[in-house]
Amino acid sequence: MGQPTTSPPDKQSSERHAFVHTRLSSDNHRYTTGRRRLVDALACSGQPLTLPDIVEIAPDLAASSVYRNLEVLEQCGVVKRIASGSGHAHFELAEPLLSHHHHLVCVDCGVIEDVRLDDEVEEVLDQHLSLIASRASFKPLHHSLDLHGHCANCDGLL
Amino acid sequence: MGQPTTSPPDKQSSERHAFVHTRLSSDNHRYTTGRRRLVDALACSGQPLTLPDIVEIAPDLAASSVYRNLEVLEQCGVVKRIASGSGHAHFELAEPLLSHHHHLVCVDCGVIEDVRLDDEVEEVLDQHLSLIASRASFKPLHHSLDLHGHCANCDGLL
DNA sequence: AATGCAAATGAGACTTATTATCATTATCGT
DNA sequence: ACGATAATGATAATAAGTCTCATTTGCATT
Repeated sequence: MGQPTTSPPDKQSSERHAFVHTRLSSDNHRYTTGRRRLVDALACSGQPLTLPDIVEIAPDLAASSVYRNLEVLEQCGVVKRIASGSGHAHFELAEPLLSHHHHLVCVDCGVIEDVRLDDEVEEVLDQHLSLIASRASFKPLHHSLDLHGHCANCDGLL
Repeated sequence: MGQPTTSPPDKQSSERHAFVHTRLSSDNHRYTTGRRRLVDALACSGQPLTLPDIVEIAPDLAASSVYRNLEVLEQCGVVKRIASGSGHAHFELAEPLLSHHHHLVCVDCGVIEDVRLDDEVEEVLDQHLSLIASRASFKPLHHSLDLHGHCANCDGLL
């Protein structure tokens, strides 16, 4: 049980909203009630959400506005998009709001769960990726590591 | 310069076709000339391709057939799909045909380049991922690790 | 080498997820 | 409170990929 990492914990609600507000205003965007509710929806659910997930949690949000706002928030570094190959994309809060983590992706039902690596492993990985990037004259921004397989729920059913 | 890994090299053409043929027939599929040309296109290009890339390389292939065949080949474990979030998905030969590797994804132009980790790092990562999966009662199939950033080409232009 | 039959093909219709449009409404600095 | 401007939401439009179905091909068996 217990945390497998010593990474900092996720931000609390007020701190989170303050952070998002800063990010948005610095790019001349407004932190409207709709955007607040969107951020709340992403924050309260522990896992990445699809558009249908979001409008189910917050039915007063218009789908077109949610898509537009996810894009704005993504550009401001508040939201991260996770491409799932087929079906809806998943969205979650970005790194400053959610500590660095990776994903368990169920190939059966598509659900995505967040997991964290031990800091030691993460560090080895980071250093090696930097080396590889420099060898290819590639300027790295961030990495993503997903484990694909059968989630506990689907594994029992199949 | 030299290989940063001791992994086995990619298969040669005849061996590759034999392998694909076996995989397809064992699932009652035929290895038609169209499928052969598709596999050749993926093999000759050193990097993952989109549908437009493929039909440009092999203009005699019908887009609908290519999509259908990519799906069949994916299910047979011959092709791997790389979801890119926006725009076209990328496709490459799967692991038995192309040795285990990861991707440098350019956030500017979308091009994807294959890279290999040192075996030592890959092993540390694999072991840790197995541990994490078992803690979540998750049955892992494979992992994907992508480094996102600016490729050498785009970095100069921006 | 011909036969038969199931699988594959290809052109285009269709679906689905997402993005653009635009008149109306809300937000924020003054 | 005011005014400029950004955001909203219903709907139209687009883009990527999937489905349909009449025709063709591949392959196992004569």
